[in-house]
Amino acid sequence: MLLSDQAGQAAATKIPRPATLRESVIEAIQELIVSGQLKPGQHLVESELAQLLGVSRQPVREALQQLNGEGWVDLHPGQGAFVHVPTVEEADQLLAVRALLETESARLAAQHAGEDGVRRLRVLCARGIAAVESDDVESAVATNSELHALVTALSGNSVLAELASQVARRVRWYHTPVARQRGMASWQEHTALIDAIEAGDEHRAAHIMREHTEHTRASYMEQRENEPVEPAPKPVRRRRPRTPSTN
Amino acid sequence: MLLSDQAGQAAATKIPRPATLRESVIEAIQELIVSGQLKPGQHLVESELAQLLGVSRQPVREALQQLNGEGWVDLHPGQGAFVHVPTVEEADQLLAVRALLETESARLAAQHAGEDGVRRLRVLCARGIAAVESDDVESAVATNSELHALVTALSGNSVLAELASQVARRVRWYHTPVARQRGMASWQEHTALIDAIEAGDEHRAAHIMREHTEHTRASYMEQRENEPVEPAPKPVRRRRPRTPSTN
DNA sequence: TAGCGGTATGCTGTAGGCAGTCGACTAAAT
DNA sequence: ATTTAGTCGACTGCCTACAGCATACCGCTA
Repeated sequence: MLLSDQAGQAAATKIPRPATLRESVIEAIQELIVSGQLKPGQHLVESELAQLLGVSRQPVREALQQLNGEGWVDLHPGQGAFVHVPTVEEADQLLAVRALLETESARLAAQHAGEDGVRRLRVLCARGIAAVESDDVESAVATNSELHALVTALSGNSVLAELASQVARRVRWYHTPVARQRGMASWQEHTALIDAIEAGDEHRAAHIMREHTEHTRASYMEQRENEPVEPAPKPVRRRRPRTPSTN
Repeated sequence: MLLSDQAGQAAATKIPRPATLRESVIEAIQELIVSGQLKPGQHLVESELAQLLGVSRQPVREALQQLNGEGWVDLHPGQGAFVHVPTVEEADQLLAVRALLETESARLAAQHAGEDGVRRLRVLCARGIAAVESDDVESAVATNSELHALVTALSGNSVLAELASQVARRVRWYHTPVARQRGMASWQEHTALIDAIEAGDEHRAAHIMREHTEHTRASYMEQRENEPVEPAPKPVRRRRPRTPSTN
């Protein structure tokens, strides 16, 4: 047996990724955004981020451009990068698209998922329920993402899966603070979904997934009602004051 | 009246955009790919492209990364960029996703499109039919894209529209050589679609759009049958031979 | 006093350069 | 003859430097 063969089987991801600097910067900035250290609408100065992360401007630039492509930051030519300001309409649209993609994924998964796939789904589901029961919100959210990602993967349509994954990542930005609300109900729906997939009932799987994502959407909109968002801090701005004291 | 007011009304796009170099490079490389000057699987050397386009490596790098995000090239860390090799499965999956997105767009468009939207659709449709009748394939394909883009725009869901546009651009890469086949039939379906949208019949609009995209898909697969693709030239390679004659 | 043009400043966009790394080719040993 | 170690070459990844530009500040003028 050739070494390459067994490597191909065993290690889906060959190495722990020494990771190019660019990727590390991307993740770092994403983390800064979701954690709220970088606020929506804020002007991201390349040199500042570079110094903050201890790298040169180049990786930062490239990271910002990729993040622009994924909808995390807006790139105004000649002015720089700004953290994307999520509007309510956009969140609603994003959730609608997610519902569409995931519903189709569930339908296809019901057609194509094998025994092994279902087994892995059940493992994730059990882990998620355990996380909820022990009030570990962060782990629950992560497992939720994993489960949805696995469903899309089991659809057999990798293009669909990648698109869904991209949308899901953006949704997660809004979704995280709301996750606690839904809690257990969400995982009961997951269980029902897996049952439908195992039975190969594509119609039921699609229906459950649609209901499920709609529940999440409703939950989000409800949350948004109570917390009506800051009015509109500043769509664009640039260059910080020379002497902060004088202002 | 302030100058900015009338400017805001008149010029939606303020300036003809001298465009940043990066964007120009992106379009140039896309053009090189669709025109076949850069073949699938080919190793794209940054310095060569830079010299070819008369710019520095930096804009080329950034362009390659964005193109990677859009699925045009594959970026192997430490090895460089390669033109993406489109497989049959992937094309099928892409067309399936497009069908999904555009069907939903048509459904929403039937709900939200106003008189003005329908009027613009009819204009495009007329232009497309004229193009087909005068055998102007290129113009027909372009108009086709415009019409589909307008339908997604009329859906009122900009996230959906952007996603669909991205997928459509990639589809167009495969689709262009096939476009001649479908010809007139495609535009008759367009007309029916617009009728449904005008009537506000979301179910019928969705149905027609699904049929329409499925026809395109079938047409593509059929075409692909006759021309079974080169086997698999070279998944990865690097560094061109010192003496090209020996090969 | 209010509007307007001039000037200064810092940021982005682009270019060039250097070191690390990966692949291919060559030579030696089994 | 096939495998294995060594060397060379080239390309990528990253850093630094420079030019252009957009904004903010400030003095001038009406």
